[in-house]
Amino acid sequence: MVAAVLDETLRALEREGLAGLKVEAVAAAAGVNKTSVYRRWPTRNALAAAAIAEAQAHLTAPPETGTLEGDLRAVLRAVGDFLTSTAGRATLRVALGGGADELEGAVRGALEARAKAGARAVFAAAVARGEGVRVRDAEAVVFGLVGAALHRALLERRAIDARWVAGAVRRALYGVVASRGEAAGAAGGARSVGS
Amino acid sequence: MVAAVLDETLRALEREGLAGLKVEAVAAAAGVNKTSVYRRWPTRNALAAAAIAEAQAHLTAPPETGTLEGDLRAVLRAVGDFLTSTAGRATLRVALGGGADELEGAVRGALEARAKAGARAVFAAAVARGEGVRVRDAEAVVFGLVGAALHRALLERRAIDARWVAGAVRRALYGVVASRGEAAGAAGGARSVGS
DNA sequence: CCATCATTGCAACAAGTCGTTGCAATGGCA
DNA sequence: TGCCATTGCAACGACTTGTTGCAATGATGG
Repeated sequence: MVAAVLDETLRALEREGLAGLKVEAVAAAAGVNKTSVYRRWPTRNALAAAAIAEAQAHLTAPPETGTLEGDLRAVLRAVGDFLTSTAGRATLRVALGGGADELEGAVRGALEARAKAGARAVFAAAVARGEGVRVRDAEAVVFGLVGAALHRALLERRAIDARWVAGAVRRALYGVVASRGEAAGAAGGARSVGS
Repeated sequence: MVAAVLDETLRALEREGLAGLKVEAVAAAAGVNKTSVYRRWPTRNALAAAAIAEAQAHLTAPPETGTLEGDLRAVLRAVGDFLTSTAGRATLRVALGGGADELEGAVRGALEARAKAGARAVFAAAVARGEGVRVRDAEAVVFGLVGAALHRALLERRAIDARWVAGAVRRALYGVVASRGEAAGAAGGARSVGS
Protein backbone atom coordinates (compact mmCIF):
# COMPACT_ATOMS: atom_id res chain seq x y z
CA MET A 1 0.00 0.00 0.00
CA VAL A 2 2.75 2.44 0.95
CA ALA A 3 4.66 1.75 -2.25
CA ALA A 4 1.59 2.14 -4.47
CA VAL A 5 0.64 5.47 -2.89
CA LEU A 6 4.15 6.92 -3.11
CA ASP A 7 4.36 5.81 -6.71
CA GLU A 8 1.09 7.47 -7.60
CA THR A 9 2.19 10.55 -5.69
CA LEU A 10 5.24 10.86 -7.93
CA ARG A 11 3.06 10.48 -10.99
CA ALA A 12 0.70 13.18 -9.72
CA LEU A 13 3.58 15.50 -8.85
CA GLU A 14 4.99 15.08 -12.33
CA ARG A 15 1.64 15.95 -13.89
CA GLU A 16 0.28 18.63 -11.57
CA GLY A 17 3.11 19.86 -9.40
CA LEU A 18 3.11 20.34 -5.67
CA ALA A 19 0.34 22.95 -5.66
CA GLY A 20 -1.93 20.72 -7.72
CA LEU A 21 -1.37 17.53 -5.76
CA LYS A 22 -4.75 16.02 -4.79
CA VAL A 23 -4.52 13.49 -1.99
CA GLU A 24 -7.89 12.01 -2.78
CA ALA A 25 -6.97 11.44 -6.42
CA VAL A 26 -3.70 9.80 -5.43
CA ALA A 27 -5.50 7.49 -3.02
CA ALA A 28 -8.04 6.49 -5.62
CA ALA A 29 -5.36 5.84 -8.25
CA ALA A 30 -3.48 3.68 -5.75
CA GLY A 31 -6.64 1.72 -4.96
CA VAL A 32 -6.73 2.95 -1.39
CA ASN A 33 -9.06 5.02 0.72
CA LYS A 34 -8.02 8.61 1.28
CA THR A 35 -8.37 8.15 5.04
CA SER A 36 -5.48 5.72 5.04
CA VAL A 37 -3.32 8.22 3.20
CA TYR A 38 -4.18 11.05 5.57
CA ARG A 39 -3.41 8.86 8.57
CA ARG A 40 0.09 7.99 7.40
CA TRP A 41 1.02 11.38 5.88
CA PRO A 42 -0.93 14.10 7.67
CA THR A 43 -0.14 16.90 5.21
CA ARG A 44 0.30 17.29 1.51
CA ASN A 45 3.95 18.18 1.97
CA ALA A 46 4.62 15.12 4.11
CA LEU A 47 3.26 12.89 1.37
CA ALA A 48 5.26 14.65 -1.33
CA ALA A 49 8.42 14.59 0.79
CA ALA A 50 8.07 10.86 1.40
CA ALA A 51 7.57 10.15 -2.29
CA ILE A 52 10.58 12.22 -3.29
CA ALA A 53 12.79 10.74 -0.60
CA GLU A 54 11.81 7.29 -1.83
CA ALA A 55 12.73 8.27 -5.37
CA GLN A 56 16.11 9.71 -4.40
CA ALA A 57 17.01 6.62 -2.39
CA HIS A 58 17.11 4.57 -5.59
CA LEU A 59 19.72 6.80 -7.23
CA THR A 60 23.24 5.53 -7.67
CA ALA A 61 26.47 7.30 -8.65
CA PRO A 62 27.90 6.47 -12.08
CA PRO A 63 31.19 4.54 -12.15
CA GLU A 64 34.56 6.11 -12.94
CA THR A 65 35.75 5.76 -16.50
CA GLY A 66 39.37 6.87 -16.27
CA THR A 67 39.06 10.17 -18.16
CA LEU A 68 37.38 13.44 -17.32
CA GLU A 69 35.44 13.42 -20.56
CA GLY A 70 34.21 9.91 -19.89
CA ASP A 71 33.26 10.71 -16.32
CA LEU A 72 31.35 13.82 -17.39
CA ARG A 73 29.52 11.84 -20.04
CA ALA A 74 28.53 9.26 -17.47
CA VAL A 75 27.32 11.93 -15.07
CA LEU A 76 25.35 13.70 -17.76
CA ARG A 77 23.79 10.46 -18.94
CA ALA A 78 22.71 9.78 -15.35
CA VAL A 79 21.26 13.28 -15.14
CA GLY A 80 19.45 12.69 -18.41
CA ASP A 81 17.98 9.41 -17.20
CA PHE A 82 16.81 11.15 -14.05
CA LEU A 83 15.27 14.04 -15.98
CA THR A 84 13.28 11.69 -18.19
CA SER A 85 11.99 9.49 -15.39
CA THR A 86 8.76 10.08 -13.52
CA ALA A 87 10.68 10.34 -10.26
CA GLY A 88 13.07 12.89 -11.68
CA ARG A 89 10.44 15.06 -13.29
CA ALA A 90 8.41 15.02 -10.10
CA THR A 91 11.47 16.00 -8.07
CA LEU A 92 12.33 18.80 -10.45
CA ARG A 93 8.81 20.18 -10.49
CA VAL A 94 8.92 20.47 -6.74
CA ALA A 95 12.43 21.92 -6.75
CA LEU A 96 11.48 24.54 -9.32
CA GLY A 97 8.47 25.67 -7.32
CA GLY A 98 7.78 29.22 -6.18
CA GLY A 99 10.34 29.34 -3.43
CA ALA A 100 8.42 30.10 -0.27
CA ASP A 101 7.78 26.46 0.55
CA GLU A 102 10.13 24.66 2.91
CA LEU A 103 10.02 21.35 1.07
CA GLU A 104 10.99 23.01 -2.18
CA GLY A 105 14.10 24.50 -0.61
CA ALA A 106 15.07 21.16 0.89
CA VAL A 107 14.76 19.37 -2.44
CA ARG A 108 16.77 22.08 -4.19
CA GLY A 109 19.46 21.79 -1.53
CA ALA A 110 19.65 18.02 -1.91
CA LEU A 111 19.93 18.21 -5.69
CA GLU A 112 22.58 20.89 -5.53
CA ALA A 113 24.63 19.04 -2.92
CA ARG A 114 24.57 15.91 -5.03
CA ALA A 115 25.70 17.78 -8.14
CA LYS A 116 28.38 19.65 -6.24
CA ALA A 117 29.83 16.51 -4.71
CA GLY A 118 29.86 14.73 -8.07
CA ALA A 119 31.51 17.70 -9.72
CA ARG A 120 34.33 17.94 -7.21
CA ALA A 121 34.99 14.21 -7.24
CA VAL A 122 35.19 14.01 -11.02
CA PHE A 123 37.41 17.07 -11.38
CA ALA A 124 39.67 16.15 -8.47
CA ALA A 125 40.31 12.78 -10.11
CA ALA A 126 41.08 14.51 -13.41
CA VAL A 127 43.55 16.88 -11.78
CA ALA A 128 45.21 13.98 -10.00
CA ARG A 129 45.63 12.26 -13.37
CA GLY A 130 47.26 15.39 -14.76
CA GLU A 131 44.51 16.44 -17.17
CA GLY A 132 44.72 20.17 -17.88
CA VAL A 133 41.80 21.39 -15.82
CA ARG A 134 41.33 23.20 -12.54
CA VAL A 135 39.12 22.00 -9.70
CA ARG A 136 38.04 25.64 -9.49
CA ASP A 137 35.97 25.09 -12.64
CA ALA A 138 34.31 21.91 -11.40
CA GLU A 139 31.06 23.34 -10.12
CA ALA A 140 30.61 25.79 -12.95
CA VAL A 141 31.14 23.13 -15.62
CA VAL A 142 28.89 20.52 -14.06
CA PHE A 143 26.18 23.04 -13.18
CA GLY A 144 26.36 24.27 -16.75
CA LEU A 145 26.00 20.76 -18.13
CA VAL A 146 23.12 19.98 -15.81
CA GLY A 147 21.52 23.26 -16.83
CA ALA A 148 21.88 22.37 -20.49
CA ALA A 149 20.22 19.04 -19.76
CA LEU A 150 17.41 20.87 -17.96
CA HIS A 151 16.86 23.05 -20.98
CA ARG A 152 16.81 20.11 -23.32
CA ALA A 153 14.61 17.83 -21.22
CA LEU A 154 12.16 20.33 -19.75
CA LEU A 155 11.94 23.11 -22.33
CA GLU A 156 12.87 21.56 -25.65
CA ARG A 157 11.45 18.19 -24.61
CA ARG A 158 14.02 16.39 -26.69
CA ALA A 159 15.81 13.16 -25.86
CA ILE A 160 19.06 13.24 -23.90
CA ASP A 161 20.82 10.59 -25.96
CA ALA A 162 24.45 9.56 -26.19
CA ARG A 163 25.06 11.78 -29.19
CA TRP A 164 23.83 14.93 -27.48
CA VAL A 165 25.67 14.07 -24.27
CA ALA A 166 28.93 13.64 -26.14
CA GLY A 167 28.52 16.97 -27.90
CA ALA A 168 27.62 18.85 -24.74
CA VAL A 169 30.59 17.49 -22.82
CA ARG A 170 32.95 18.15 -25.69
CA ARG A 171 31.78 21.75 -25.97
CA ALA A 172 32.03 22.24 -22.22
CA LEU A 173 35.62 21.00 -22.12
CA TYR A 174 37.00 22.43 -25.36
CA GLY A 175 34.65 25.26 -26.32
CA VAL A 176 33.52 26.08 -29.84
CA VAL A 177 36.15 28.60 -30.93
CA ALA A 178 38.62 27.08 -33.34
CA SER A 179 41.98 27.76 -31.62
CA ARG A 180 44.67 28.88 -34.04
CA GLY A 181 44.98 26.45 -36.91
CA GLU A 182 43.68 23.20 -35.42
CA ALA A 183 40.06 23.81 -36.41
CA ALA A 184 38.15 20.51 -36.46
CA GLY A 185 41.07 18.57 -35.01
CA ALA A 186 40.26 19.25 -31.37
CA ALA A 187 36.67 18.11 -31.75
CA GLY A 188 37.59 14.98 -33.68
CA GLY A 189 40.34 14.06 -31.26
CA ALA A 190 38.18 14.67 -28.26
CA ARG A 191 35.47 12.50 -29.69
CA SER A 192 37.71 9.44 -29.40
CA VAL A 193 38.21 9.87 -25.67
CA GLY A 194 35.99 8.39 -22.99
CA SER A 195 33.45 5.60 -23.01
CA MET B 1 -8.34 47.27 -14.19
CA VAL B 2 -7.03 44.98 -16.92
CA ALA B 3 -3.43 45.92 -16.18
CA ALA B 4 -3.80 45.40 -12.43
CA VAL B 5 -5.37 41.97 -12.88
CA LEU B 6 -2.75 40.76 -15.36
CA ASP B 7 -0.01 42.02 -13.07
CA GLU B 8 -1.43 40.17 -10.09
CA THR B 9 -1.87 37.10 -12.28
CA LEU B 10 1.84 37.10 -13.03
CA ARG B 11 2.63 37.43 -9.36
CA ALA B 12 0.32 34.54 -8.54
CA LEU B 13 1.76 32.39 -11.32
CA GLU B 14 5.24 33.03 -10.00
CA ARG B 15 4.23 31.98 -6.50
CA GLU B 16 1.81 29.13 -7.13
CA GLY B 17 2.18 28.03 -10.70
CA LEU B 18 -0.54 27.40 -13.24
CA ALA B 19 -2.22 24.64 -11.25
CA GLY B 20 -2.36 26.78 -8.13
CA LEU B 21 -3.68 29.93 -9.79
CA LYS B 22 -6.74 31.16 -7.89
CA VAL B 23 -8.86 33.60 -9.86
CA GLU B 24 -10.63 34.90 -6.79
CA ALA B 25 -7.35 35.65 -5.00
CA VAL B 26 -6.05 37.46 -8.07
CA ALA B 27 -9.20 39.53 -8.29
CA ALA B 28 -9.03 40.46 -4.62
CA ALA B 29 -5.35 41.40 -4.84
CA ALA B 30 -6.11 43.58 -7.85
CA GLY B 31 -8.94 45.28 -5.98
CA VAL B 32 -11.57 43.91 -8.35
CA ASN B 33 -14.55 41.61 -8.08
CA LYS B 34 -14.01 38.08 -9.33
CA THR B 35 -17.06 38.38 -11.55
CA SER B 36 -15.32 41.01 -13.64
CA VAL B 37 -12.33 38.74 -14.09
CA TYR B 38 -14.45 35.76 -15.11
CA ARG B 39 -16.31 37.86 -17.63
CA ARG B 40 -13.20 39.02 -19.40
CA TRP B 41 -11.21 35.78 -19.18
CA PRO B 42 -13.62 32.85 -18.98
CA THR B 43 -11.05 30.22 -18.02
CA ARG B 44 -7.95 29.99 -15.89
CA ASN B 45 -5.80 29.34 -18.93
CA ALA B 46 -7.17 32.36 -20.76
CA LEU B 47 -6.21 34.59 -17.86
CA ALA B 48 -2.74 33.07 -17.59
CA ALA B 49 -2.21 33.27 -21.34
CA ALA B 50 -3.17 36.94 -21.39
CA ALA B 51 -0.83 37.75 -18.52
CA ILE B 52 2.08 35.93 -20.13
CA ALA B 53 1.46 37.48 -23.53
CA GLU B 54 1.45 40.90 -21.91
CA ALA B 55 4.75 40.12 -20.22
CA GLN B 56 6.41 38.89 -23.41
CA ALA B 57 5.31 41.96 -25.32
CA HIS B 58 7.58 44.14 -23.19
CA LEU B 59 10.72 42.16 -24.04
CA THR B 60 13.35 43.69 -26.29
CA ALA B 61 16.36 42.21 -28.04
CA PRO B 62 19.80 43.24 -26.74
CA PRO B 63 21.93 45.42 -29.04
CA GLU B 64 24.89 44.13 -31.05
CA THR B 65 28.32 44.69 -29.51
CA GLY B 66 30.66 43.86 -32.36
CA THR B 67 32.06 40.60 -30.98
CA LEU B 68 30.57 37.17 -30.42
CA GLU B 69 31.63 37.15 -26.80
CA GLY B 70 30.06 40.55 -26.22
CA ASP B 71 26.84 39.55 -27.95
CA LEU B 72 26.59 36.35 -25.95
CA ARG B 73 27.14 38.27 -22.73
CA ALA B 74 24.40 40.70 -23.68
CA VAL B 75 22.03 37.85 -24.49
CA LEU B 76 22.82 36.03 -21.28
CA ARG B 77 22.38 39.18 -19.23
CA ALA B 78 18.98 39.67 -20.83
CA VAL B 79 18.10 36.06 -20.02
CA GLY B 80 19.26 36.63 -16.47
CA ASP B 81 17.12 39.74 -16.09
CA PHE B 82 14.16 37.82 -17.43
CA LEU B 83 14.75 34.90 -15.07
CA THR B 84 14.86 37.18 -12.05
CA SER B 85 11.77 39.19 -12.95
CA THR B 86 8.27 38.30 -11.85
CA ALA B 87 7.17 38.06 -15.46
CA GLY B 88 10.03 35.74 -16.34
CA ARG B 89 9.61 33.45 -13.38
CA ALA B 90 5.88 33.23 -14.04
CA THR B 91 6.50 32.40 -17.69
CA LEU B 92 9.04 29.77 -16.81
CA ARG B 93 6.82 28.14 -14.21
CA VAL B 94 4.13 27.73 -16.84
CA ALA B 95 6.61 26.54 -19.47
CA LEU B 96 8.06 23.92 -17.12
CA GLY B 97 4.64 22.51 -16.30
CA GLY B 98 3.61 18.89 -16.65
CA GLY B 99 3.31 18.86 -20.41
CA ALA B 100 -0.25 17.86 -21.15
CA ASP B 101 -1.57 21.41 -21.10
CA GLU B 102 -1.87 23.29 -24.36
CA LEU B 103 -0.83 26.66 -22.92
CA GLU B 104 2.35 25.16 -21.52
CA GLY B 105 3.39 23.88 -24.91
CA ALA B 106 2.69 27.21 -26.55
CA VAL B 107 4.80 29.10 -24.01
CA ARG B 108 7.63 26.60 -24.41
CA GLY B 109 7.47 27.00 -28.16
CA ALA B 110 7.60 30.78 -27.94
CA LEU B 111 10.59 30.74 -25.59
CA GLU B 112 12.45 28.24 -27.74
CA ALA B 113 11.77 30.17 -30.95
CA ARG B 114 13.06 33.36 -29.38
CA ALA B 115 16.25 31.67 -28.16
CA LYS B 116 16.79 29.95 -31.49
CA ALA B 117 16.41 33.14 -33.49
CA GLY B 118 18.78 35.02 -31.18
CA ALA B 119 21.33 32.23 -31.37
CA ARG B 120 21.38 32.14 -35.16
CA ALA B 121 21.59 35.91 -35.49
CA VAL B 122 24.49 36.23 -33.07
CA PHE B 123 26.48 33.37 -34.57
CA ALA B 124 25.78 34.36 -38.15
CA ALA B 125 27.17 37.82 -37.41
CA ALA B 126 30.24 36.27 -35.81
CA VAL B 127 30.89 34.03 -38.82
CA ALA B 128 30.47 37.00 -41.12
CA ARG B 129 33.11 38.84 -39.09
CA GLY B 130 35.45 35.90 -39.47
CA GLU B 131 35.48 34.72 -35.85
CA GLY B 132 36.42 31.05 -35.66
CA VAL B 133 33.01 29.54 -34.94
CA ARG B 134 30.42 27.58 -36.87
CA VAL B 135 26.75 28.52 -37.11
CA ARG B 136 26.14 24.82 -36.59
CA ASP B 137 27.03 25.30 -32.93
CA ALA B 138 24.76 28.31 -32.43
CA GLU B 139 21.74 26.60 -30.95
CA ALA B 140 23.70 24.22 -28.79
CA VAL B 141 25.83 26.98 -27.29
CA VAL B 142 22.97 29.38 -26.62
CA PHE B 143 20.68 26.63 -25.29
CA GLY B 144 23.54 25.53 -23.05
CA LEU B 145 24.05 29.05 -21.73
CA VAL B 146 20.34 29.54 -21.16
CA GLY B 147 20.26 26.19 -19.40
CA ALA B 148 23.14 27.22 -17.16
CA ALA B 149 21.24 30.40 -16.32
CA LEU B 150 18.16 28.31 -15.54
CA HIS B 151 20.18 26.17 -13.16
CA ARG B 152 21.65 29.19 -11.43
CA ALA B 153 18.44 31.23 -11.18
CA LEU B 154 15.91 28.51 -10.46
CA LEU B 155 17.86 25.80 -8.64
CA GLU B 156 20.83 27.52 -7.02
CA ARG B 157 18.84 30.73 -6.59
CA ARG B 158 21.97 32.80 -6.99
CA ALA B 159 22.32 36.13 -8.76
CA ILE B 160 23.06 36.22 -12.48
CA ASP B 161 25.56 39.07 -12.28
CA ALA B 162 28.11 40.38 -14.78
CA ARG B 163 30.89 38.28 -13.28
CA TRP B 164 29.03 35.01 -13.63
CA VAL B 165 27.83 35.90 -17.14
CA ALA B 166 31.38 36.64 -18.25
CA GLY B 167 32.65 33.33 -16.86
CA ALA B 168 29.85 31.29 -18.39
CA VAL B 169 30.34 32.81 -21.84
CA ARG B 170 34.10 32.41 -21.65
CA ARG B 171 33.79 28.75 -20.72
CA ALA B 172 31.23 28.16 -23.47
CA LEU B 173 33.47 29.66 -26.12
CA TYR B 174 36.90 28.45 -25.01
CA GLY B 175 36.23 25.48 -22.70
CA VAL B 176 38.14 24.69 -19.53
CA VAL B 177 40.87 22.40 -20.80
CA ALA B 178 44.21 24.18 -20.95
CA SER B 179 45.33 23.60 -24.53
CA ARG B 180 49.02 22.67 -24.81
CA GLY B 181 51.25 25.10 -22.98
CA GLU B 182 49.09 28.22 -22.79
CA ALA B 183 47.45 27.23 -19.48
CA ALA B 184 45.92 30.33 -17.87
CA GLY B 185 46.67 32.47 -20.91
CA ALA B 186 43.54 31.58 -22.87
CA ALA B 187 41.26 32.52 -19.98
CA GLY B 188 43.07 35.76 -19.28
CA GLY B 189 43.13 36.76 -22.92
CA ALA B 190 39.52 35.91 -23.46
CA ARG B 191 38.51 38.00 -20.48
CA SER B 192 39.68 41.13 -22.29
CA VAL B 193 37.34 40.60 -25.22
CA GLY B 194 33.80 41.91 -25.44
CA SER B 195 31.91 44.56 -23.52
C1' DC C 1 -30.17 67.67 -19.26
C1' DC C 2 -31.53 63.23 -20.35
C1' DA C 3 -31.38 58.54 -22.62
C1' DT C 4 -28.46 54.82 -23.71
C1' DC C 5 -25.05 51.57 -23.29
C1' DA C 6 -21.18 48.94 -21.50
C1' DT C 7 -18.71 47.92 -17.42
C1' DT C 8 -18.38 46.70 -12.77
C1' DG C 9 -19.89 45.37 -8.01
C1' DC C 10 -22.57 42.50 -5.13
C1' DA C 11 -24.93 38.63 -3.12
C1' DA C 12 -26.49 34.18 -3.60
C1' DC C 13 -26.20 29.57 -5.67
C1' DA C 14 -25.00 24.60 -6.79
C1' DA C 15 -21.28 21.67 -7.19
C1' DG C 16 -17.21 20.08 -5.80
C1' DT C 17 -12.86 19.55 -2.74
C1' DC C 18 -10.38 19.16 1.72
C1' DG C 19 -9.27 17.21 5.85
C1' DT C 20 -11.49 15.10 10.08
C1' DT C 21 -14.09 11.85 12.76
C1' DG C 22 -16.59 7.68 14.58
C1' DC C 23 -17.30 3.17 13.77
C1' DA C 24 -17.07 -1.31 11.57
C1' DA C 25 -14.39 -4.87 8.98
C1' DT C 26 -10.17 -7.20 8.11
C1' DG C 27 -6.15 -9.86 8.99
C1' DG C 28 -1.88 -11.25 11.35
C1' DC C 29 -0.12 -13.21 15.69
C1' DA C 30 0.18 -15.32 20.24
C1' DT D 1 -10.02 -17.58 20.75
C1' DG D 2 -8.60 -12.91 22.07
C1' DC D 3 -5.84 -8.98 20.91
C1' DC D 4 -3.84 -5.53 18.16
C1' DA D 5 -2.86 -2.54 14.29
C1' DT D 6 -4.36 -1.35 9.85
C1' DT D 7 -7.75 -0.20 6.55
C1' DG D 8 -12.38 0.92 4.57
C1' DC D 9 -16.47 3.53 4.74
C1' DA D 10 -19.80 7.15 5.24
C1' DA D 11 -20.78 11.45 6.89
C1' DC D 12 -19.54 16.10 8.35
C1' DG D 13 -18.39 21.18 8.23
C1' DA D 14 -15.58 24.46 6.12
C1' DC D 15 -14.02 26.15 2.14
C1' DT D 16 -13.38 26.97 -3.07
C1' DT D 17 -15.10 27.34 -7.84
C1' DG D 18 -17.53 29.23 -11.48
C1' DT D 19 -22.30 31.03 -12.62
C1' DT D 20 -26.30 34.02 -12.48
C1' DG D 21 -29.63 37.96 -11.68
C1' DC D 22 -29.84 42.45 -10.53
C1' DA D 23 -28.41 47.04 -9.13
C1' DA D 24 -24.98 50.91 -9.33
C1' DT D 25 -21.79 53.50 -11.94
C1' DG D 26 -20.10 56.34 -15.50
C1' DA D 27 -19.08 57.69 -20.15
C1' DT D 28 -21.08 59.06 -24.71
C1' DG D 29 -24.26 61.26 -27.86
C1' DG D 30 -28.55 63.79 -28.88
